[in-house]
Amino acid sequence: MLADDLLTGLNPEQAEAVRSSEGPLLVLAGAGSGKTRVLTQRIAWLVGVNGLAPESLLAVTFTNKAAGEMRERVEKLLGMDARGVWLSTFHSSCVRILRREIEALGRERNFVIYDEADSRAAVKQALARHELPASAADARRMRWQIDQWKNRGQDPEQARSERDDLYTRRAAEVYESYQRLLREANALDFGDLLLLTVELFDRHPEVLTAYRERWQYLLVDEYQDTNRVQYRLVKQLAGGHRNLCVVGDPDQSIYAWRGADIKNILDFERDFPDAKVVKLERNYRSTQRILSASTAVINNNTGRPQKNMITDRGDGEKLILYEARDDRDEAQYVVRDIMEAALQGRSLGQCAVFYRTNAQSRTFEEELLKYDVPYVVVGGVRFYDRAEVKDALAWLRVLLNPADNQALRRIVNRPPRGIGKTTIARADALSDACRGSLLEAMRLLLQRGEAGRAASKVRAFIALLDELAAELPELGPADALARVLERSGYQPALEKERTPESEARLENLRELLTGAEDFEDANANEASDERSPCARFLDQVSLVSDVDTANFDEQRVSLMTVHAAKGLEFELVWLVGMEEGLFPLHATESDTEQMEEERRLCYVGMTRAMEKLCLCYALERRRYGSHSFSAPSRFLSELPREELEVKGVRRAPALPGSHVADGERRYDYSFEQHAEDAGAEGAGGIAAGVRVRHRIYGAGTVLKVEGKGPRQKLSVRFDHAGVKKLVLRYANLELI
DNA sequence: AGTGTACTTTTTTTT
DNA sequence: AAAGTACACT
Repeated sequence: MLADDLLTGLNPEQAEAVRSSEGPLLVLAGAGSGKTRVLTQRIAWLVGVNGLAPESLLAVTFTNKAAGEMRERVEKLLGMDARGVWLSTFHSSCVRILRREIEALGRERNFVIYDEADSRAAVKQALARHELPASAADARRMRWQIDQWKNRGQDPEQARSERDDLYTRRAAEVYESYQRLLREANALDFGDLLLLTVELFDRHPEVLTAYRERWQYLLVDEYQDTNRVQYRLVKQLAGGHRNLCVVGDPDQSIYAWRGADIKNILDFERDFPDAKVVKLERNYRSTQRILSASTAVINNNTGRPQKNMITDRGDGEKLILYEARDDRDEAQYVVRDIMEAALQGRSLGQCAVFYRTNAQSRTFEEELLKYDVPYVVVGGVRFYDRAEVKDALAWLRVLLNPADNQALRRIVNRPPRGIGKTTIARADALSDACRGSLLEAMRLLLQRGEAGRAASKVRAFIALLDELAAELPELGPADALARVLERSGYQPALEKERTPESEARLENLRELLTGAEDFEDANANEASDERSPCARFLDQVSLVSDVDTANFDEQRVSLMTVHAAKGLEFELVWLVGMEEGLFPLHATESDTEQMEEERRLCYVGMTRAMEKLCLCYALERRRYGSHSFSAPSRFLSELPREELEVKGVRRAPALPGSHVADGERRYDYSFEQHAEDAGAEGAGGIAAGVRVRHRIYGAGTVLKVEGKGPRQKLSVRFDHAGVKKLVLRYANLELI
């Protein structure tokens, strides 16, 4: 392989990043700066020019899709050599390490991976054990809290010592019980995968040394989105040789809510004082106008390293700003715009609509359906999260790991086979008492003759499980799934239903089988692993995201959240729902850090566009089933006016009195006229979505306005006091 | 044990 | 507005 070949077509900075193989290297890669290209050429350089064994490289990316793309491109450059490169996500790397080494931590190798739903169910159980309220919302909140702790690398003990108040104490107790439940079920959640790998390396330096020796060169993509635990993992692995290359862009850090710590990238030079820093500031994606506009927005954030992005793609068209009457009007405008573009010869695959929340996709779907415009929704309910798919997989999980209590709960009575909550409750109590798994408890129940009327049903169910478990080792995932669906009566029951829903479910199950077959084909030659094909299939499906599986068809419009859009690019982009309270989301209003993250998110959305960017907002929108009014997003007022063409229902721009204080350079999309309309809904300008302050409960958001006149009532969600119903007349609310 | 109905919650983003 | 949950009823 010739060194020159790998460097042709690269700009000097890119070439520098490819060539600098030894020691710590930070690549600050602005949006559209050819980051993936640099990463892949760098891998090719290390192997092809420096002559390293492909096995000595570890490259970690954020999504499986990114990993797959990179592998494809490396294969083009290196051919078969690329196979040896370990290229995957943090989570799947950790799974692979733990599958080999977890026994050193005194745990079993056939652990299952709990997804969010399993984990929430376990939290619910833990809450119940502490006699705390265990509603769905409580479980959700608690799971989130535990997840935060895990992302920061804190165990229950450390969590407790963090703050001394009642809430923290009890939450830490729940955390502890939750961990015990997981352990009893031989399960790890997403956070554990990372946490236990770090713990493994901490407690067993000889294991760490082995991996350090194996991976002489490390590459980490999207470094701005790593959390504390991932950071520790990277430091552990790079510890000896320090051949660590991280790539990222602080302006695109959008996962702080999930524990990502932007400091990891900002402090890289402090962590590695001898680090070489390469800035990629040439943009190969967007027009000058799109670049200027997005830069103007992101410049409102503080404490970011200066960056001067330039492009040579020409000025391009002005950005469009569309003011819609309501969400329907917004969708209508966008879909017409898309159809017009298609008529002018644009491919629908190059059109994308981005929104802040998944719920917004619906209006667009309806509109697209109306005109028969093909589309694909990326995200939302993931394929592997569909109930029937999870049910089918739960069978495999129980068969492979009989301790998997959450999976057992899922299948025990689906389809209904006469084992109801009384029986489950009995088994539960027994399993608590003798520290065994739920399945063991059920067997015990039978032995002791305590299964009551359900005894024969339980016996039949257990016999079925034993029978399937005996067959399983010989089967691949597709055959195993087919067998399980048939024998369990799951599929026959669905087939009998003959409703549109049941047909859709059957269709999803067929798709699952196809996926399983594809997996078998792709892994046919991988006999290296002594774990069964079914087990490996389960690992894979528990770690895929929707972006990984989405097929971006040439002939379909893509709809997705701005988060899902990261790493993608489209010729034409519509960024919709640009309203205060929605984008930025109102939970973020009071917190500068969160607000800056929203702004980065906006920046990410804008910089996906190559040629045309249209931003939309609606004056009125249906949310939670009721109407709400909101002001245009503050991010819109940060756009340079000269790059914009304004369209929409109320064409006259610039009324005075915006929420933005310095009006000089900024563009004012005032809202006065509509504040009056809102006043008609509720006296004094009170309407759903409005922020108010109460003398006792503090600040909150109006959810619902009921009735008229003096008896008018409000539901208000207070930031710290929960939801309250108030009579407007007596509540003495202050608008904020 | 299983089904139907009323009530509650949801919309922040996800490996 | 829709979906999931809890509870009462059969």
